[in-house]
Amino acid sequence: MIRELSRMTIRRAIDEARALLDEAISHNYGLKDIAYDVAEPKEEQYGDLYSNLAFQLSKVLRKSPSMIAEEVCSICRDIMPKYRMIKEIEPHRAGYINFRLDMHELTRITLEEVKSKGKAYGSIDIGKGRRVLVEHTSVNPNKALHIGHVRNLVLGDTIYRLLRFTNHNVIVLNYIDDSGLQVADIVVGFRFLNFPIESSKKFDHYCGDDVYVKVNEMYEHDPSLLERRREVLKAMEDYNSDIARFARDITSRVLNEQLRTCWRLDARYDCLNFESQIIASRLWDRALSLLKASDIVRVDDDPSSKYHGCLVVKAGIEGEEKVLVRSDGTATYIAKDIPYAMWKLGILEDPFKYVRYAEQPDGTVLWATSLHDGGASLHVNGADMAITVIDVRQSRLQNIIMKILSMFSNDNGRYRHLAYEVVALSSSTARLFNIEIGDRRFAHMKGREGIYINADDMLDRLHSKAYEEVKARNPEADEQWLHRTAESIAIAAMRYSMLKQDLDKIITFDLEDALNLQGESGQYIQYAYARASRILERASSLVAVVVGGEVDIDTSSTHLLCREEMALIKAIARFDLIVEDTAKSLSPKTIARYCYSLAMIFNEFYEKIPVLHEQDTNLVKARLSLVKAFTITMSNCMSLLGIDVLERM
RNA sequence: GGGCCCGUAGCUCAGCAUGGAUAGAGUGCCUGCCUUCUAAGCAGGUGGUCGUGGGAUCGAAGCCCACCGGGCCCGCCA
Repeated sequence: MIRELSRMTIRRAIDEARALLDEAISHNYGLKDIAYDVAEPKEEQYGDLYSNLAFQLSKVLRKSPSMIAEEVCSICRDIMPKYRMIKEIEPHRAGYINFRLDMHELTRITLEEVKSKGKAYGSIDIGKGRRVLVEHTSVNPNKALHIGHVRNLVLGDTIYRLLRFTNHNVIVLNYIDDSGLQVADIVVGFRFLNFPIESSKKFDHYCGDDVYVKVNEMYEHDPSLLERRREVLKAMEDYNSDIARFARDITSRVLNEQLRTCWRLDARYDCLNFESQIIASRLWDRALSLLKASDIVRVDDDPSSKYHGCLVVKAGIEGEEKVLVRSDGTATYIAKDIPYAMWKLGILEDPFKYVRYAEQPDGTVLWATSLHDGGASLHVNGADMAITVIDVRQSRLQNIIMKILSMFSNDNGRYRHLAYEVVALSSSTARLFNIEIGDRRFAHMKGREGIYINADDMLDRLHSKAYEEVKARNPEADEQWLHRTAESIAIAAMRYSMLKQDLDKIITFDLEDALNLQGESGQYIQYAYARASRILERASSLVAVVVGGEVDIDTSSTHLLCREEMALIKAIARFDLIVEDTAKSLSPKTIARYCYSLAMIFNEFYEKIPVLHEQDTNLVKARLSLVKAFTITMSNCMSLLGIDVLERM
């Protein structure tokens, strides 16, 4: 899809302001290529845009910023008329140059842009169609997702939505470690400790909450069980062994339950990559021969070295080495990640065929790798960029992988680790698990000890809370609608709480806080949208202002000059700048917080400005146009966050 | 011991990349606002030596250095 850069927004005004300033300083001081900013000020008293140009010039011109600001402004006033969007320019004694925009013009071009682009409003062509692989979720298939995994999934899925919106060709992968230690743990439970296979619980919950936790407890009392685990792990390496088949059977049952949770959270994937198949495909052997041909790995032949007989890689940090192949010839954990990463970037040829694994709720097919000849040949790997979403504790290993890949790919930075901090429990929530944490502010979750909040459980709690609230407001509504709405609210609450925070901050999860449906949250965003929808819905019956039953944007509706109206127009008009910023920084909180602020600005408008109760019919039409433009922008933004729009709640 | 990250209001966090105007939200607590488009809302009040000290700068929450407090990583585990 070809999209042109969306320009008819506040971006246009910024461009004009820059052109005006450039012309002025070139004309008056003969200066070019001065670095300065034009942006929106944080307070409205300083106008619609400001520039720090005078501060930057003061170093060059050796004059005070406020003097320069005055000079620049007076020159600008002479050449201003040809810049249509700039209405006033004014120096501030602090040294800023402040602009007032022609709000009629900004309103007109913004409404035109929203109307003509519709669902694509805010989309800009950053990706130029480049292929990007995004890997996220990748939960060991021996347990259910907890809220920590949810942060991973929500971040990855939002990155996917954002990149797709900015014209990247995105493929989403979910890596299934079906041959690792954690799977071996539950196999030990089933095969040697007589845990029943069937349970009344959801199977992933049963494996994680009961089998996995209890087996780990038993290791402490009976260390000989660790020997059993080693045997299981070894047996699973043989793809056709009885244990390997059994493990695949168990893990696929867990995986299917996990996927239900993922889909419930509105995530989707293009392909499942099974670790057992990466090993069985002999991708590792090919990676190994590539590595051996380079000089970053070597076999340690010093008998006095602790790594004697191992294949080691220089890990980047001075003197630090990492074992890839043990002296007994087996590959380590990190070694398994290298061929996979090489496969992603197309450094290794694709050994896989692909089979349809499932049809997903959004109607797309979920594929899975296959080693059988019967599968389809698809173009999955070989991307321009590969983004791997894994928490920050894996940074060191991810850096090693990146360093190794840079040896085989001339274009650095194609492999990107999207690191994020973990989710921890607040002190009061930790107390619910009887954890003593003294005066510390949070406690880490621990899978093996059963200390975590399951994603499904949390969503269920949010669902019931939301159900009560929706039911109270819509006593006559039918059950199906009530539950559907409550579910949307639960997902919105969950997703927003995982997105709003900076990637490198631990999320301190507090159960009580999470269930409080007030303030900065997903449902606040949905509520603003629902309020706007109700205005449009009621308007459609007002024949005097709406023709054809549906509100349309009237781009001549430019007489909106109340403070709350202008604030809303400007908020709508800055959407594409936020999209660009977020896509470039891969930091979803930026767009999440924008969405919240857009909702907040609408709520202020809603409280103070009558739309349907306004007497002046022209004003009603104009405000309806604005409300309509808001719902389109909001809907586009919410869909990037994976938050459902609700017409009523 | 080495590396990475965090420290801003009682609590949870924006702002820091690219220094600049009176440091902002949410929550908590207090006070108002539903005969008017949904009060899951809005308005107001309360609340901050921006961890500490130094440095460069006309100017620092932001940049540099040191220190203090907290978290994570550093295995022939995964």
